[in-house]
Order: sequence, then C-alpha cells, then structure tokens
Amino acid sequence: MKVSQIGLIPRKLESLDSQFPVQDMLIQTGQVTQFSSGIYGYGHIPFLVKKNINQIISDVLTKYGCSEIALPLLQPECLWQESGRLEKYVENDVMFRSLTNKGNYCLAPTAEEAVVSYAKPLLTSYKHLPVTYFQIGEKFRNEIRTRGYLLRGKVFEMMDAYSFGRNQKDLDFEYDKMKEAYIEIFNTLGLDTQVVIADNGDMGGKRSEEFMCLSLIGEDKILVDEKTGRAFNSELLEKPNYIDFLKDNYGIEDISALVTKKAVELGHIFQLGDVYGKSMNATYRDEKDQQQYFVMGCYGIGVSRTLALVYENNIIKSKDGKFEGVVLPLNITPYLIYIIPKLDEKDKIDQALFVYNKLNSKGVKVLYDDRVDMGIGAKIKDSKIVGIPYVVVFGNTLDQGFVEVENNLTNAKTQLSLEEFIKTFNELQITKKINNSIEKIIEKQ
RNA sequence: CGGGAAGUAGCACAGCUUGGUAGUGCACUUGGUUUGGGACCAAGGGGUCGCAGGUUCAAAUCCUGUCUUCCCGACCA
Repeated sequence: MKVSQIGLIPRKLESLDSQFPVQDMLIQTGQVTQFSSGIYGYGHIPFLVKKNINQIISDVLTKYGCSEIALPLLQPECLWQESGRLEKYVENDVMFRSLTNKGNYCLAPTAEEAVVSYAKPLLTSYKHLPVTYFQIGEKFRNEIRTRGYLLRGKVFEMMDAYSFGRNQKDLDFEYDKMKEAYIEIFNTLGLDTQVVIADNGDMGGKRSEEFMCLSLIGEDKILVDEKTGRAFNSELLEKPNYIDFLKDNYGIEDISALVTKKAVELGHIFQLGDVYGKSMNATYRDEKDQQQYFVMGCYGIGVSRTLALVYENNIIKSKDGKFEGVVLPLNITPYLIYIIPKLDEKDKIDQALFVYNKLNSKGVKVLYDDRVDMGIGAKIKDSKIVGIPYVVVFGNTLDQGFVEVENNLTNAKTQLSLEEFIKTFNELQITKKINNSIEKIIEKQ
C-alpha cells in the first residue's frame, strides 16, 4: 500500500490532549475522524487494526467451540416487548429508535432478545445443548455521557456471546470456558488484564466477572489483593453487606489491605440463568420430554475499547521522553515494514519499488512512502505515527549493497542485503507472532 | 440531568479586558532550491469569527437566548 493512499495528514505532534494523547494523535493525523459526540469513523490503518483484533477474537472463540453468527443491527421493537425490556430501555433513553408507519424498530444496543429469538427454533432438544453463539459488530447506545474518544461512544464495536445450556452445570461449564478463552484472547493481544469480581446488577445472575486492563486512562476503580491476585470492582463497596458478600463468595477478609487501581473494562462475562428463558418463553425438551427453560450466560468484549488500549499500551517515546507515536504488535499491525525511498536518485527509487512490488506479490504487508514533497526524517516520524514496527530507507547504504532496517520499538538497526530483506520479511509475514522479530528470524537463519 | 470549560480557515491557537480593515503556525495550490531524523525562498487560495436576537454610527469583541463539543458525577463493553 502506498502511503499517499492511507489518509494520513502529515503534521508534527503538538498540543495533544493530555489525558488521551494517542487517540488525539489519531484524530489530528486524520486516522480517526469524529462525526459527532461518541461517533467516529476509522481510517485505513485503525480500521485494519480493528479487523485484526476481531480476527484474533474470532479465531480463539472458534477454537473454543463457539459458533459465530450475525444478528440484525436493526431490530423490531416487538422483540423487546416480548422480553419486557422495551419500556426500561426507552425510559432510560439508551435506545436509538426508528418509529415508522410500518412498525417500530431500534438499533441494537445488545442482542439477548435477538439471540434467543434466533436460537428458539434451533435448540429444541436437550441434545442440542450446551452451545455458545457469538457475533462481532456495532452496538448503538445513546450514552448519557461519552468519554475518552473510543473508550465510550454511542456507536461501538462489541463481541457479544451467548451460551445456552440445560442447567447450572452447563452454564458453569460454558462460563469457565469463556473465561479461559478471554484470557487467551487478551494474552494474544498483548493486553495485561486482571479478572475482577463484578456487581451483576439487575441481571440477577449468580456469577459475574470483568476483564480489566490496568491503565491510567481507565474510568473504573478496582481493588486488588496483591498477595492472592484477586480483585474486585470498587462498585461492590456500594452494595449492602458487601463485606460478608466478599468473604462468603471470594474469601476476601481484609478490605483495608487492598490496593486501588484504575482500569478499563474490556470484557465482561456473566451468568444470566433462566431469566430470558422465562421472559421470552424459550424452552427445550429434556430427556423426559418435559419443557425446560434455557439456562443462559452472556459475554462481551468491547472491541473499540480494546483497539484504544492496544494503541495506548504500545506508545513509544524518544530518548528525552517525548511522545513519538506507537508500535503496533506484530500480530496486530496491518503492515510490517515501512519503506522510504531516497528520492534524489532514480536508481534507488527503482530498487525500492522493485522490492516493494516483490513483497507485495508474495503477500507481505508493506507500506511504501511514495510522497514526493517530504523529507526522509518526516517520513520516519510518520512510520511511528501509523504504528509500523519496522522502517527502512532505501538510500546511501544501497551503494554498499545493503539496507538498514530499524526496529521502531527497540531502535535496533539491522543490515540486510535486498535478498535477505525480502526473505526475512516474507518469513516474518508467515510467522508473525507477538514476540517475534526480524532479529530472531535472522538468528535462526 | 447537575457542576465546570470551550466554540475564530482542514488542524492547533492568538485577538475579546478597553468595540473601529480577520490574524499567526502547520496543512493546501503554483514555481524554484533542497532531501538520512518534521528544510528553505517566492507567489497564492481558503473564514458571513457556532447560530439567532439585542445595544451601537460601528460587534469576533458588550448583553440575552440557543445549539454543539470537551471534562467531572449518576450509567455502561
């Protein structure tokens, strides 16, 4: 891909939002565009980053036996009437509604109703259970207050999963499975998350846990027991009898020994029980041909938030501590290498183009900076603003027959002949993993 | 919905106190010189100063209303 095509505004990084510098950088360089409060458009690079995050989530959940589906974003309101939640959602004004003379619709704020409606005709027998469906897509909530750019918007991408089981034992099984899958997902994304005990709110389920990513930009406060690693959401402190609750359910005795930390809630898993089974009359036949309500769980991951955290957690700074940009992890970055040709010699441009085309034809993800009105220094800086892990200048060193590849994360420089360059990045494309690097590949060779 | 702040060119801002020709930097266009860590010179384009009303000979500036955005709280992935 040519850099002139990716919608990047070239500019120095200055007067960035002090609270959310990375997201502000994305806005100021045109990579993310605000349309209104809590409504954003994604440019080429962040869009591909989001896609890659979705792919990782999808791959892991599929591995764990979850079935990916797509439920409608535009839902008929009668569905919500059935579950009895319409009134509450309308009253709280969280629902974006479309009232037409052919019926009332809403943009999906969540999908419990839709998935139950979807599953009803499919899951008619105990033989079909347990099962977990998931989807990844946009959700719409008229948030009373948006916050922190992508951290809380009115439109946001979410992975939402729903498990159907015969009984509490099935639910526990699916719930534990999802918990394990979540841990694998966040590990793969390179995000250090803390599982915390949460308030299950009005949902009435028995268990509920949140996946919190420790971060100063977080709006949640969690209390961590550093000895056991156990933690819970500080909102539990507002519950009556919370001390007994924590002691009885989680064995936490000494509240005062806990450490308060700020975190961003990336995921939430909770047990619903038979609430929707009952409210929507969703049943299956058991071994004795008796009607039984589904015992459900629901599970969410905020993808937009995860995207924001991936950027926030991969900040790079110059030696004197100045914010320079980001380096996206190898398994998430849409492009591995950023090629800058030295423009004053046609021969060097030709060589750079040759290598670029060669890598492209092999399916190696590479960015080529074709802009003619900028210096090399500015382009190197831009490679960090879009978050590409490696940058290379096709310039002076070509006379000696090699290029110098710079690792934007470590600043390590590696000299490679053009042949080695192509070979190494081809290898990296095939084996890209979070902890891989061209240095490791070269070592192996 | 309560409390705070801000709306001036694509972006970041100055001007407002004390009313009198619409400004600066970056970005953009054209030409030229540059080109290894955000170059320079010259010329140029772009704004009914969020919107509406009021005061005044005259409003970006003063007054009233309104809309929008951001931050802090209640809500949430």
